Parts: sequence; C-alpha cells; structure tokens
Amino acid sequence: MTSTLTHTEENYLKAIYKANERTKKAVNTNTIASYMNTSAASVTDMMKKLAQKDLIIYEKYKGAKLSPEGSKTATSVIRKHRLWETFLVQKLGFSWEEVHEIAEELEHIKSDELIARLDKFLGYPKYDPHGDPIPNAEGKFTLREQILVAQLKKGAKGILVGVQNHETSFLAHLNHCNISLGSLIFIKDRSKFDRSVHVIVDDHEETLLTEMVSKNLLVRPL
Amino acid sequence: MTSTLTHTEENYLKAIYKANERTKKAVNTNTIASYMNTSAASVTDMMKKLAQKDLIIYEKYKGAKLSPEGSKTATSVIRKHRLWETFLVQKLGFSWEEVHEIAEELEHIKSDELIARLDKFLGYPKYDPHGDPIPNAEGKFTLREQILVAQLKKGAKGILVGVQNHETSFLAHLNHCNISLGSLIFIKDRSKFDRSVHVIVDDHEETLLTEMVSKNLLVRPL
DNA sequence: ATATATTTTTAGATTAATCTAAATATTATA
DNA sequence: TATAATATTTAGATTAATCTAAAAATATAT
Ligand SMILES: [Mn+2]
Ligand SMILES: [Mn+2]
Ligand SMILES: [Mn+2]
Ligand SMILES: [Mn+2]
Repeated sequence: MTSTLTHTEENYLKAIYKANERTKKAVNTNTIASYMNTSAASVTDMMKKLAQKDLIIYEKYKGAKLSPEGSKTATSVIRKHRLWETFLVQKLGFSWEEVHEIAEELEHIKSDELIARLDKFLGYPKYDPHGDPIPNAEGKFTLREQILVAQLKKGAKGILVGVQNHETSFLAHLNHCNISLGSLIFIKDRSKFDRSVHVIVDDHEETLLTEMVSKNLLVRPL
Repeated sequence: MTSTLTHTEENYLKAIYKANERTKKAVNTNTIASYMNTSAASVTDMMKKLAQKDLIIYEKYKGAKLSPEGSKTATSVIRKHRLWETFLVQKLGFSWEEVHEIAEELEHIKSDELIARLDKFLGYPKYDPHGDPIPNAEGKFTLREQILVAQLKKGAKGILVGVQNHETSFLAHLNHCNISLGSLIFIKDRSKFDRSVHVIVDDHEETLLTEMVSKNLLVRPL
C-alpha cells in the first residue's frame, strides 16, 4: 500500500500541500515549479508520475491537488520536518534561523518508530521553533487565532506566534530587531506612504518594520 | 574542494574502508559488490567515477583503495553513523538491534555543525551501542585491547566490549542469552567436536554459544 | 604450459530526475 | 472574435545508478 517514495516525490507533495493551504483550488504547474525551483516541464513529468501512483488528482492544463493518500504523506513529512526542527533548537541549541535547511534533509528519514520516539522525547510539542503547528501522528494539528502585524490597527497589541517566511536572512533580521516568538508587539504608528509600521517590542525596543516584514509576522491579538 | 557526494558514493567509500580494515590490500571488485549488494559491473562503473574524483586509487583488474580524501570521507560517515546510533539508544531508548538500519539513513545528513552539536549533546561518547569506536572530528579513534570469545581458553574470563556482526537477528539472539555490552563471560568448557563454547554470563546464566556466535563476540580479557 | 575456472570489464539497456526548445492550449486584450 | 501573451505540455537529450550478457583478463589446476 504505502510504497516507499523518493525524497523528490515527497518534496513535490509537500509543495502542493503548501501551495494549496491558502488557495484551496488545484495548484498550477508554474506555482509548483517555483516552489520546487525547477522547470515547468519537470513538474509536468512528475505530475504524471504522482497521478499514476494515486497521490494526486491531476488534469492536463488544470493543475493538481492531493488525494487523501497524498495528503497523508505530505502531512507526515511536515510533521517530521517540524519535530526535527524542534529537536535541533530545544535539544541541540541551534537558533531558529539555522534549522530549516537541516530539517529539509531529516524530514525524509523513513522510520515511523523513530518519529514516535522523537515526539515523546520532545514532550509532544504542539508548535515548532517558527510557531508552525506540528501535526500529530494522525495528521491533525492545532490551529490558533492569528493575524498579520500588517493588519493590526494603530494602538493594538499582539504576541508573536509565527512567521510566514522561514529564510535564514529574514529570521536573522528579526533577531537583530530583538523579535522572537512570544514577543509583545505594540503598533505605535503606521505610515500611509510606504505602509511601514513603527512598533514597540516587549515594551522597550522601538523598531520600524517594512511592509514586507509586517506581512510575514503572525500575532495573537490581545 | 570537498564537493558534495551522493549517498551511494558515500556508501561505496564506507564499503571500501571496511573491507580494507582487515586486509590492508587493495579491495577487489567482487568484495565491494557483496558489501554493496550490487553487481560487479556496477562496482566497476563506480570505481571509475570515484577514481576520477580522486577519492580512491583504482587500477583495472587490481582493485581499489581509498585516497587520503576518500579515507577522510569514509571515516566521517562512520562517525556520523555511530553517533546517531548512540543517540537512538541513549536518548530515544531504542535497543541495540534496532538502530543500524535507521543510522544507515541518518549518516548521510550533511551538516558538520549538526554532528558537532550531537557529539556534545551525547557527552562525546567514545564507543557506540555495539562497542565500535567513534572517530573524533579529526577521524582518529580509540582502540582497545580485545580478543574473540572463540580464542579465550577454558577457565578464562572477559568483559564483552564489542560484536563483529550487527545484524538484528544476531543481536536479538544475544538479548535472548542475556548477553550485552559489559557482560562478564566465563569459559566453562569448549567442545572439540564442534567448537561450541559453554559459558557462564555474569556469574549465573549458563549458555552454549555456537562457534559462529563465539567468533563474533569481542571481550577484554581479565 | 595449456586448458579451465574465476574475476573483471565492456557493451548495451533501463529508470528517475532533470534540462532546453518547440508545439499546443488557455487566457487576456484590443 | 481575432490576436497576442502566457501557461503548459511534448519531444528529445543528459546524468546517475543500476542491470544482464558477452568479452577479456587473470588465476588455478592439471
Ligand atoms: Mn522549516
Ligand atoms: Mn519550521
Ligand atoms: Mn551500524
Ligand atoms: Mn554500531
């Protein structure tokens, strides 16, 4: 039944899952190509293969969506990715901007027993170091109330619970601003000109966030 | 310089390293084929490729040996394998017969920083769960006095420090006999007929070990 | 030393993942 | 609705790792 997939196949499924998270509609070839950093032609080839294996539903020129089986696999890979990131930060002392690349490799290690034990070792964490929810063994995960800093009104406050962008450079920028998960963000002012946001972090640090930054910060509003 | 190798290339280097450990001479094609569970023809192809990359010294019909660079890589993969096995047993609670397969995958994760931190997390272990020495970051490892149970005289004693065979079935057999690393082995008697050995384990458990078993147990003689 | 057996290499295919360029389909625009 | 622009697929190659079968080299045994 669950035949063993290549790393590449798993990565394609993950890409479709992520692309589909927001849109809900079938994901088009170019979108997948950009997620996977590859050519549209390669994507088409892979779509045929994954459809053949019943991991996706694919119609020529119409895009792809995950089948139940494909969805299960994608969720499992994401679970592994996030558990490993948690391990790297909590047990090995890495910081949050260093772990994504390594987890991209670790997420493909096959043993289910390994993941079950890792989960237990970490104390069944609900969120990873970037605030992303960790699916449980059944693929379900805990969502929470969240809103972009870009959408907070002047004078409002929120606790940072997640980031949309996981690039090392972005996270390093947040470190530089003394912003981390759990930080209290207060919107002191918003510029109408360039939509940058003047914030106060944890009641003392004043910082100007560009629109790009504010659109990648998720807070639980207070 | 240290270009990134495929899992397969790393596995070939490891196979050559292991085959060479005892013999010291160039390793022949069929030996590598049997280590790698592949055909002689495939091995020849790979030998050309590895020689091209200066990871081995290879002469047609004469066999292969590792170059300094190849040796460094092989040692590094072995270091990773043994550190991961140690992690799996000491931190995740796996038993020694369950970890080899998983470590075969984990040993190819690339980050040097990861391994440095894992080593530290584990307290810089010198030996893995099978008693095999763990090379340090420079590739050096600590050897120790050891002899096969098959070579112990009647009436002699030794402490189990290693096993030559890592197969799950072999290790499970030892579990069944209540033999583990650190066990005290006393040679009560040896059969001249089939070279089986009658031993007493930890001063109480009496067991008969076949020659095959006694040739795979390494002890520090007392 | 000659024949036989074994080992190793070469030749020719195959499968997975990728590419570029050309062809085709879809969508947007005038 | 034609036409142009964009998106997608197909065609034809390439590289890595593998295979089987045949050829060539080496080792063993009369
Ligand atoms: Mn990540
Ligand atoms: Mn993450
Ligand atoms: Mn092992
Ligand atoms: Mn081991």
